[in-house]
This record gives sequence, C-alpha cells and structure tokens, in this order.
Amino acid sequence: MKKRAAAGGGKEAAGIVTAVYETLYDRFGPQGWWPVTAGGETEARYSGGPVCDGQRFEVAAGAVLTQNTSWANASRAVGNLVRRGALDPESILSMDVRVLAELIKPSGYYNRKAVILKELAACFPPRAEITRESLLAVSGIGPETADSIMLYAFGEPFFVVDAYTIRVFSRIGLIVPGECYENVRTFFEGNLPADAGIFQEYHALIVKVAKEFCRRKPLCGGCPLNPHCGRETA
DNA sequence: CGCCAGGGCCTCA
DNA sequence: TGAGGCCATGGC
Repeated sequence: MKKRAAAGGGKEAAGIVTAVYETLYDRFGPQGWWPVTAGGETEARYSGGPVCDGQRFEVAAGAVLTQNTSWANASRAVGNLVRRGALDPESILSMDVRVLAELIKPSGYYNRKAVILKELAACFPPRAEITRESLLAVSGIGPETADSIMLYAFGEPFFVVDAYTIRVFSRIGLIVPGECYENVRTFFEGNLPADAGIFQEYHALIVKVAKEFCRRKPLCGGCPLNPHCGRETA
C-alpha cells in the first residue's frame, strides 16, 4: 500500500489547501517571484506565466545559485554575471570554470555551483526542450531546483516543495513530517487547480509566512494561519 | 561567537 | 536506507 502524503486525507484536503492559499494571499498579497534583472537592476516580476525566452536561463541559474543560500547572496552572484554580460548559456559554457566560480562566489558553494551552471547551460541550446527529467539528470539539480525552474522559468505547473513547505504544513497537520518529496508535491498538485500562477504565488507565500511566523521557533501570535492550524498557539 | 539561508550529493554503517 | 558530512558566503 502506498504511503499517503495527506494526514487528513480525502476531500477536505483540497478545501484546506485552497483556504490556506487564500488566507495567505489576503494577508500578504502577491510576492512577485521570480525577481529578474532588467537593465542591470533586479526587479520583481509578478507571477502568471513563463518569463520571456531571454530570461529563462537567468531564472534557472538563479534557482541553482540560491540553493541553501539567501536570495540576497544569490542575487549578488546573478548581478556579477549580468554586469559581465555573461548570464547566458553560451557565455557560461565558454568561460573558464575558475573564472565563473569567482564571479558567483557570494552565493556560497561556488566551486560546486560553477560546475552545475556549466552543466545546466548545456541543457539550453537554442530551441532545446527542457523537461523536469532533463533537469534532474544534471548532477546538483534535485527535485526542488528542477521544479523551481519548471515553474518559474517555464510556467509549467509543478509545485515547489521546500523545507518551509514541510514545516508549515506538518504543523497544520496536512503533511507527515518525514514524507518524501514526490508525495508532498503530488499532494499539492492534486489538491489545487493546475495553474502555474497559483503555484508560483503559493510557494512564495509559504516562504513569506515561514520567515515571519512559522519559524523553527514558531511565533504563533498574529500568524494568519492560526484558523487552519492544528498546533497549539503559544 | 553561533545560527541560518529560496539543497543536493556522497559515504558509510 | 538513514543519518551524517560536505560544500561556503554573508546577515544578523
């Protein structure tokens, strides 16, 4: 028998998942993920579909650079590449890997990420078809990064699951804490309309509420999710 | 000073 | 197969 992602299971799950989204959206509004550069400055892009062709690789590279790293640090690395005019597959592929590593140093893990970026760039020849599987075939791109790229760069409805998602929804009581990535992802995808705009916004809103309230040491006072949460409020 | 950030891979029992 | 180690910078 297959393990289930939903502790509460069944029909109510979809209602709760949707209600949590609406509560978060009402409280925090649109989050503007994924930020992309425009004329050298980083600007928020409001969700709703695929970014333009030229920005897809930038979003994909950003997804790698922000692995286990604050967006502030990842953004510095993105900025270094943009200022150099090097944030495109051809430039990344032709660059010495040590030079690339130096440019992305602020993002941390820079030696590893430089290799990942080169392998990622090789997935992006003109008119290449990028799939979740082709991204997962890159060593250093796991399920969360692959789904981030599919969702934010290509506008495909893959739900991005991260540590915040597990924390928030296990406290609510909808997720089993030890559940595997794929089960959690399909739980959300099965309980929401397959709408990339909603997936984009939902993931960003989960990050928002986890940083402000649902921290490792939770600050339950004033948390907008209290009406949905099975946890005792402090 | 320690802890954490928009993870993922490898090793070893 | 599960836990633990490793990669590494910058903010607080």
